Amino acid sequence: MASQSIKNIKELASKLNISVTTVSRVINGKARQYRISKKTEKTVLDAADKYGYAPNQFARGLKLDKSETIGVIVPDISNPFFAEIVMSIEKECKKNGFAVLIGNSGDDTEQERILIDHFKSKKVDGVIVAPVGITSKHLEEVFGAGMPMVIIDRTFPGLKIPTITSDNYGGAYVATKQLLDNNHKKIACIQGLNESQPNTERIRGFIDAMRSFKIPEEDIIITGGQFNIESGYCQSLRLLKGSKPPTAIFALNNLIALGVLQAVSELSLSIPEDVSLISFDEQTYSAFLNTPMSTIEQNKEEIGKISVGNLIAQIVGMEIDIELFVSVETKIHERQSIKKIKK
Amino acid sequence: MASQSIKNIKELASKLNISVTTVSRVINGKARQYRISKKTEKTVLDAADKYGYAPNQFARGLKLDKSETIGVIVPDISNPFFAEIVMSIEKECKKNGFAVLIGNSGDDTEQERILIDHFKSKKVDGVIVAPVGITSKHLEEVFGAGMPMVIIDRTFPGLKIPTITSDNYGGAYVATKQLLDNNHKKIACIQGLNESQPNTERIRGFIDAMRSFKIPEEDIIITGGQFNIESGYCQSLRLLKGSKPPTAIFALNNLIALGVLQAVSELSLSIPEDVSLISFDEQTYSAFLNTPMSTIEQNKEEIGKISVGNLIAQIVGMEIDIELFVSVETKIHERQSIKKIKK
DNA sequence: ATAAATTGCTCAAACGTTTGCGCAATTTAT
DNA sequence: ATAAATTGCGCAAACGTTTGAGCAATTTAT
Repeated sequence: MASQSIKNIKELASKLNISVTTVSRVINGKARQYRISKKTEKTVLDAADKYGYAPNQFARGLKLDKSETIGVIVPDISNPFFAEIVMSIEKECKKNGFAVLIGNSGDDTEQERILIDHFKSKKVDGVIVAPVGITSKHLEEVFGAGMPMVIIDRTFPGLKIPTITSDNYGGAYVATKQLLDNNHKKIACIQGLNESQPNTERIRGFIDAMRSFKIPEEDIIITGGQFNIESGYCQSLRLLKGSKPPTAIFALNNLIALGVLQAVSELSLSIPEDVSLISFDEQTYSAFLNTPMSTIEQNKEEIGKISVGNLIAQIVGMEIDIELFVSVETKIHERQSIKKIKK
Repeated sequence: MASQSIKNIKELASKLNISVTTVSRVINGKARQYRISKKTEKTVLDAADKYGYAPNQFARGLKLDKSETIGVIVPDISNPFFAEIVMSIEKECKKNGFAVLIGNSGDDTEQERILIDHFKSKKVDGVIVAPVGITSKHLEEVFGAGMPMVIIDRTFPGLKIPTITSDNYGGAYVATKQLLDNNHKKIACIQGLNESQPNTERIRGFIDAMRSFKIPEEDIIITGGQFNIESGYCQSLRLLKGSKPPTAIFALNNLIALGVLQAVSELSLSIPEDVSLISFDEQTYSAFLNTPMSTIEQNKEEIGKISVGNLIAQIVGMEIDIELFVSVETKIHERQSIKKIKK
């Protein structure tokens, strides 16, 4: 409850009969460094508190050329996957005194570019981006020009910007193995966007697991092409109504899994009696479905945490220990959506 | 692809042999107002584009005392309900050239206060807050001191800050009526945080609907006390295992509904045969549950849109047409989770 | 007693904009 | 031909900080 708010350092200084310089130094915790007496220091600190003085960040930023703010760009914050990552990023930033500006790219590379420009003019100290589209040129340009940057969720071939993704290969391998261990031999994988790196990696994990179990190539079924409900629904319908339906489905993300559920329900089939299911992406509701669903969880908190750590390291210029690529472990949740087939 | 980036207006001006003043005026679209010739204007605009010049927002903010940035505070961005509102806010802000800073209060009034202070020092032009806790004093102080502000999701008695909430009363009334119309006579309402205004309003809608159908007071069951899964789960268990279980449950938010689902499944009951269910909060998965769930949807996009509109009106000082309280209609989704009871 | 070192503080420039005021040059009115 | 109005632009102050350089007063060393 500031008795009477003061608007700038000059007012505060003159009220105390102390120079602006000294006040500034105390406020910035440089009293020791500049040999300000304990007494003066206390006077300033008390007054600053009493009058609720806080430095004008415009002036400060102008002088220091930094904002203590980072920008985050995701395709869609309303997707719980990204929302949780953003949550974690914000939490971590708060700890380090950084604010976070947010932007939705809406799966549009042009928006991504515009947002970065906007962030640049806002003088963010760095950006974290979950990129969309097929090219990373615009990102490399900005990074190359000196903007601290971290990429999350997916990467691009040959990218030289620090990147944090889930271990998509490993997660998919484990999921597939889970099905195989239950003696499923004919498994359909419903994939998402073909060219995207997470998809590619997950497919690779799926195929490798299948082959390691000596499943004949014709029983390694891969279908679909979009990370959304419709695609999951249509593909499931097609698969399950076919002459030789798979005994299990591996959905490559949460939305696809919802589509599978819809199709299964519509065909009056049940899980896991008629068809088994495992899905990438754990969600709050996964455990509460009529048949609790087995999933591969991505460690969103960890992804956020590591990316902020890495970004801040770049910002403060610790060249040391910035890893170019880090892969975050996934975790399997075994529930009741997988039927154990007798040998 | 700026051939060679230029770092400030002075460099650009001297490169063109034009004064800084003129360049500034052109960049800010004040060429007409200050009688800059079309020719000079074009020269400047072309060069700005060519060299990728964008004004330093610190200097600009310092001079103009505004940031074209707003702050948003929600209890938890990882909650899809808030995530979607934030999504809408960001979209609307982008249209108006505003950036958005985000903060999580994590259901802690103190965090709320800290975030607002932080935002203030970052010189945001206004804030939108989904408040937590029981008091709004700190918000009223800041608003009273001149900070443009909009409250969303819930309000406080006698609050004089513009507020946007869903029509919680109406939504609850409609939900309850839906059950009553299907001849349910014994309905349990599992509520969330007792003191919070959305909860109070929903309860009021529930009770009013029940009374208008002449349901005896002893069959108007209200239980629970937290907006989370556990509470929904425990209350459902208690209700359904009781001697005279209700024929229907009204869950006051999505998490409570998940708890109900869990309890129902655990007791090997089914929806709607054994118990009917309707829930506040539509979610992507609502339609994909084994029994697609009837819900009351809150119009998150509209809430975001209106709040930004209102906030910007405050920022630019249009005293006119800022409504102090707006209530956004909800929408019922009728699905298969309600059994029609024969008369 | 004097020189050197230390302590405690201040001066003033700089960061990159925006804008009120003013001044030539040109055009229009008389 | 002269006065008045208009056009096109620039000067310089101001916004609120931070910080290198410097200076007087005090303390310590000789």
